[in-house]
Amino acid sequence: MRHKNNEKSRKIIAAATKIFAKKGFYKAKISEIAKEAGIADGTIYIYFKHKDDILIALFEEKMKEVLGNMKKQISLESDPFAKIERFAYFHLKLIEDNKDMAEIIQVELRQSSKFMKNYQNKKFAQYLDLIGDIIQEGKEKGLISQDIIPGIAKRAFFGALDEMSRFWVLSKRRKYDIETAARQISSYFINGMKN
Amino acid sequence: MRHKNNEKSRKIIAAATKIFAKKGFYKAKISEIAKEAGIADGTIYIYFKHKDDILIALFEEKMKEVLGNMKKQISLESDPFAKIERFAYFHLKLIEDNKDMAEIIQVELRQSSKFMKNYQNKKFAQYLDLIGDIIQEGKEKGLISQDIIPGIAKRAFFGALDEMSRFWVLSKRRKYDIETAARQISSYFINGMKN
Amino acid sequence: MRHKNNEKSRKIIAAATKIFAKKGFYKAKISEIAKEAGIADGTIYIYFKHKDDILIALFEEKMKEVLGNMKKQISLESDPFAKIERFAYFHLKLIEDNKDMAEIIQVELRQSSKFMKNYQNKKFAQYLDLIGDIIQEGKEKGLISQDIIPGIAKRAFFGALDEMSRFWVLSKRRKYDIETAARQISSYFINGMKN
Amino acid sequence: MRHKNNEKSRKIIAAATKIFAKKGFYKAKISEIAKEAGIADGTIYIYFKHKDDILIALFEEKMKEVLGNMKKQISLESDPFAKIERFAYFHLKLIEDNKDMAEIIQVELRQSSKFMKNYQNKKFAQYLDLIGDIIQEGKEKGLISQDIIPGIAKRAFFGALDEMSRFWVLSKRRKYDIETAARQISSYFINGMKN
DNA sequence: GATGAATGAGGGTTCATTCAT
DNA sequence: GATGAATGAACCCTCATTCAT
Repeated sequence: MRHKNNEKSRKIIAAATKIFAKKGFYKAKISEIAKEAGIADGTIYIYFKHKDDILIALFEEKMKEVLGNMKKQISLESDPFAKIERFAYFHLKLIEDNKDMAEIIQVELRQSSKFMKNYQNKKFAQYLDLIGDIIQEGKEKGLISQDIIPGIAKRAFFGALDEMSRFWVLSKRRKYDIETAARQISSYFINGMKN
Repeated sequence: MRHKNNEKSRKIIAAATKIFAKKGFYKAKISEIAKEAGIADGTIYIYFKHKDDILIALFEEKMKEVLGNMKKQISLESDPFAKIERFAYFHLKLIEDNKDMAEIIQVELRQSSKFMKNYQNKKFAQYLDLIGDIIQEGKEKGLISQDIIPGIAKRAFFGALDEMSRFWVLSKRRKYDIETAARQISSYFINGMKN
Repeated sequence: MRHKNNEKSRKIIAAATKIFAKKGFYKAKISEIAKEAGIADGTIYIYFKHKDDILIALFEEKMKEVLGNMKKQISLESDPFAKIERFAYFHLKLIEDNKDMAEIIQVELRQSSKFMKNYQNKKFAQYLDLIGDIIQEGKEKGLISQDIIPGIAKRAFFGALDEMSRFWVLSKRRKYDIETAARQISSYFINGMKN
Repeated sequence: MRHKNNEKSRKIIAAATKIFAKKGFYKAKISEIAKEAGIADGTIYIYFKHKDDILIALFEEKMKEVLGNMKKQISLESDPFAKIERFAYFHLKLIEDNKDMAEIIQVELRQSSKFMKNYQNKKFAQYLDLIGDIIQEGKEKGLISQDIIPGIAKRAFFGALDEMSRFWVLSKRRKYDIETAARQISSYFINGMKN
């Protein structure tokens, strides 16, 4: 469905990000998104076959960007523990800098399994694997205990950060600063998984 | 709105739990819930003013039960670390035993801020505080480092468990058993927060 | 349908009069009428088969009373012109004293032909005929011109009074007093039909 | 709400006129009106926000037309009494030629104060004032007695004509011809108000 | 007779999607 | 490709009426 004219496609996704974040997927109207994007309702259907597809494309695009950025950040450190701390900080920073996107991922990602039966959220799996790989590396380097199961630990760590950011997204004010929260949360896991 | 006849009220909530879990709130039809409950569509409106109210009541009821159970479980242990491990185990057990409820809380709770503007999820806050109180107790007993911020740690711990159970709820098969996951996750936090 | 227990029947009609006047027939709910009457919803259906029947019974009862009163008033005068003036005065007085009833007759009587296919409004015809008979008497006594067609004049006179009272019923304040309006309107007709 | 496409707007009003007249406002279904207009249900909501709005627009449009026609007719006469007679004739003629519209105004206008709380029926007031102005003119020219109160007389005259036409609209056959009725009714008022 | 919880048909309204221009 | 008026299926909710107690 995606045509060559990526500019308009991106404009639609940008508008949808704003509207989905404000109203939620189900309450967001195509006409609102079109208006926000400065185009006609029908034009959206030239670029996306269904309303669902906008959300999927939105995920893909945002996650691709997020994934790329995080990979770059992690590669700047060589120590697995430093990588974990950096991951925590940039994950929370990302949320801070992209409230709308964050809110959608927080809220609508959960629903994805419902209305997008066949949508395999590969990008999200890859994001989780960034953490899994760090842990694996830590185990291989003897820094992390062999008892640690990366498949559990990566989810636990992501969940910890995610819940923290959910709290921030939904409450309007931020109680703890990003550095503090990142350091706290990464310290639980670093100390908790240490050999 | 709730009448004396709690039996029917509970029957509706039970039906709604099943349908909301299967379809999600927005795709769930009142007529389906009514059919599942074995009553007429209109009967639902004797007990609930709006579709939204069913979800709110559902939250309240489930959370009340969950909260009560968890309080009891925690009180069976005196050591804060044992409490944490027990919390982890029973939280995951709860999810396992109440897949439908879990899925709704996982998925729809996120949306609550969207369609229930004025719904303050007090019960959830209390649930989080169960963890916060254990951590506080641990700090007071000198078992947990003074550096630990309970407001962050309680969310991190809940988030870790929550993401784990989300994984289980959405994927149909369970990769790790409950005991293992509970022990892993609680160990990260126990070791991570230890003095 | 009407049972012996006229007391309850009248209580229902009294309540319906109030509610129909306030909301109109279609927006009035049976449950509201029942509440106003201090009885259960279902009880109404012991006395009336349908919602429509309450309105019909209401008409019948009110019109019977109105008809009786007006007959008595007219009989107090012997001069046709005096009868006309008295009719005008008491018609307007009646409206004044029975705002609710008046509003229903004003508003709902018009709709009667729609939802009460088989309801022949005999009492209203008799009320009109009170005027018609006076005019006929006036013609016979040589007071009223032979050109006057009672079938037209009775409706014109009733309509004149009716429009005046409609104005009063719908606007909350009364601009002209009853005596003035009655004297004005009857004078148009008396002078207008005079031989 | 009203778009540029007045053609469709008028088509909807025409269909609504027919359906409202046949069934009454409350029993008329949007789907029926849409079918009668040869459009989809939803299309109606492009032009009118609510069912009520169709009725309001219908009034406005019809009254505007009626008002314009009557103004023209009256201006053709210079003598106030001739104006009154012409008013009577054309009012009744109008009813005759627009049975559906008449029935709606007769029946539904009465309900207007109920469901259109804030709708001020200005056009109707202007219509009444056409009569009021004639009477005022008659008084100024010394043709009509100074005792006559235009505010009462205009309503009485309109009411007389209105009741007559109501009779015609509701009974299917016409007992008296228009000319006769118009001449009778106007003569009551002309002779009745004469100086 | 009285109750009021339960019923379920019915209808106004929304909005994703289409398609003629 | 872009438009936006038109479509019509879908669904929440109301409320007159019923009937077991």
